[in-house]
Amino acid sequence: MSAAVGVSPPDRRGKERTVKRTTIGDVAKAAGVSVATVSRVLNGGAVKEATATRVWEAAAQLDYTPNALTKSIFAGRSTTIGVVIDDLTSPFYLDLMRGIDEVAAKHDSLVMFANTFHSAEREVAHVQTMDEQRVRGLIITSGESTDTRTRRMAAAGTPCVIVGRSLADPPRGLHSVRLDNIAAGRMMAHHLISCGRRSIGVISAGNRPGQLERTEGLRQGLTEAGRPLPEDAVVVAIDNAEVDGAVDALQDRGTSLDAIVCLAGRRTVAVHSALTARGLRIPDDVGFLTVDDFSWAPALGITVIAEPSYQMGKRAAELIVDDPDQPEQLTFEPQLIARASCGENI
Amino acid sequence: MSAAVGVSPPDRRGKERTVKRTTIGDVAKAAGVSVATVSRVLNGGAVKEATATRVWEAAAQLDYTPNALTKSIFAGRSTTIGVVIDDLTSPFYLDLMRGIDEVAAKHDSLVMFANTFHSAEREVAHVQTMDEQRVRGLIITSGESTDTRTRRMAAAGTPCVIVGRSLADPPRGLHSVRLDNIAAGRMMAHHLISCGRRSIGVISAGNRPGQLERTEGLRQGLTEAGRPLPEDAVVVAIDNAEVDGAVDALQDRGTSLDAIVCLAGRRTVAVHSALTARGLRIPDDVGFLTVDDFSWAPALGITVIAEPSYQMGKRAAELIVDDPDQPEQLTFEPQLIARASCGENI
DNA sequence: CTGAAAGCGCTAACAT
DNA sequence: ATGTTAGCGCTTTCAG
Repeated sequence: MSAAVGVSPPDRRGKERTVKRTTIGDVAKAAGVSVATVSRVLNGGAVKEATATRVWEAAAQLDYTPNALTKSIFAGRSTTIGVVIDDLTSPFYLDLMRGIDEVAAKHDSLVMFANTFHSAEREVAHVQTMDEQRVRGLIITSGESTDTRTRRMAAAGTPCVIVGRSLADPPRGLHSVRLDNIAAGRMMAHHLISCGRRSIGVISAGNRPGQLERTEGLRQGLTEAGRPLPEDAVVVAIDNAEVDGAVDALQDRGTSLDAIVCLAGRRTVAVHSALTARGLRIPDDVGFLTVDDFSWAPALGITVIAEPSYQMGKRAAELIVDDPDQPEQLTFEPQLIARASCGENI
Repeated sequence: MSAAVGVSPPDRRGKERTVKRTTIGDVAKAAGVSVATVSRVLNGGAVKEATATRVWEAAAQLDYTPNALTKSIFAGRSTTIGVVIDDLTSPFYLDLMRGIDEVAAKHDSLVMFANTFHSAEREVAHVQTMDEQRVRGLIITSGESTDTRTRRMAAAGTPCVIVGRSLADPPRGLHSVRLDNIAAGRMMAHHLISCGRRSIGVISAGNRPGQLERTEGLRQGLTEAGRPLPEDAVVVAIDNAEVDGAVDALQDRGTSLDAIVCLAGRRTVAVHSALTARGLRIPDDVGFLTVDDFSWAPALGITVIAEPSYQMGKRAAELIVDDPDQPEQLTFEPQLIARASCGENI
């Protein structure tokens, strides 16, 4: 009680009106015990029943809400899981998030979220911020722009999970979760062939590893079926605005297409509408096959190669929570959900 | 330097291998200055050029990453914006999130996210956790289960924004953002009538204020057009699984329907598929009108009453960041996007 | 079983 | 311009 007698702190923030929150000290004073005791009852230490009751009552009385921030500084890190995603618009990410959120909730942690909108710059900035927030772990669906940073984070004790690609020689604490994209590509090839489609046009979302692998798998499958994919049958659409031009490019090649494959879930709508805008009927005029299941696919009869995104999110979050000693590279198997858009199996 | 000489801290956590992160103190030592100086150069205080350079170099050298947690305990709260949502599956929430995220990013804050899956219990728990995290502000799309808590939070200096309903007598720091649901309902009525639809069936997602208001608006509009809505023409589907039964109930009423109105975006898919599953063609056999625009609506020709969800998210986040002195109750206007699903305007 | 006191990493007076 | 020294709210020895 000798400290700061009568010294009213000079209102240390003009407009910031940071209302003074009740602290463990306030509760201690009200209950007539020391802060140590309050801390003990709050965390389930050995305290006499009667004292504990007094403390709980004081806490309730004063509307005490513990400060998780301070706890975390003590623990060295927070309990929050960081998620950096490049575009939450994609159906894939929504389900991924659901999986992550579920695991987080089960471990009463929260999810801290940031969207990069495909900007490498924002990606780096967000990862940095997450690190500054001392997240318990980081899940990121990114390119390589942050590889050195995630390696450092992993080394510093923040487990990281890269979604969508595998890692060469991952250190401890750096995991990955991805689809078996080669298998997905081969699956596509197989289905198209079995539906009698022979001349395929492919729309890829870019040159990220996943897209490349899917193309490769498609190539393999088609080649094995005696229908190798011509170089110019694969066109890239970096964003939805480019899809229309991509479809034009495919059509301008001379050969008439009997199927269009879309390699990225976040391009499905655009590709589909480019097709219908040209008066092409699916599957009569052209077959349509895409990746990632979505809620309207049944209604539209669109056949997809589904990615178990919810499971992937769950496992990614579990990797964070469990933090296994060995780096894990998890691969998930795609699943064909055949509907009408590629025509009948023959 | 007199403290803890030779006292190696007894490895205070067995398996928790919390690698010791480099602190401001480490940097100070390496640069041969005091922690205060390091803090200054990091935050842009007045420091001699040469010293600053040494500090930056030391920081880079040691791979120093500031601890935002500690900063926050000082500031009294973190810079993170908390978002508690009841179901991120809905297209509405996705866009809301985008808006929030954008504003957050602009103010280099992060978004902390939690999903309640419509459980009041989880809602309370999540709001509590957000409060413990000392979020800068809270955006919540909830029912009333947390009203006393948000009021307390607002009083304690954490601005809260309730999405989806207005508040009676809000205190300082408690804002709301919502659609003009009455207008939305009237808009629906008006459009249906102008398309020659006379016998309307309505599917509501429950008795949340928004749904009730939309129903009320619809009633008003229909009554004014001389076509009052019978009591039993409104049925409730608490979740997607109940939609099928709800449609049955509507059909079993005797009167044949010429339009179905869906009052919640998160039921659109289910209602639509219930309709098509019954062989009903839209709009020939039955008109279909729903709420919230979504990416596949153009392809499906579904007419919607669009909610400016992205804008609403943006404004909600801005309310948090700006924290105006007066509580704000923001109302947004719905917009009709007419496509084919209600038939031709006559 | 409980209290005093030493920090956690950082900022902000207050000195120099 | 820079260092010293209190804390922020909480946990955790270490003594009673």
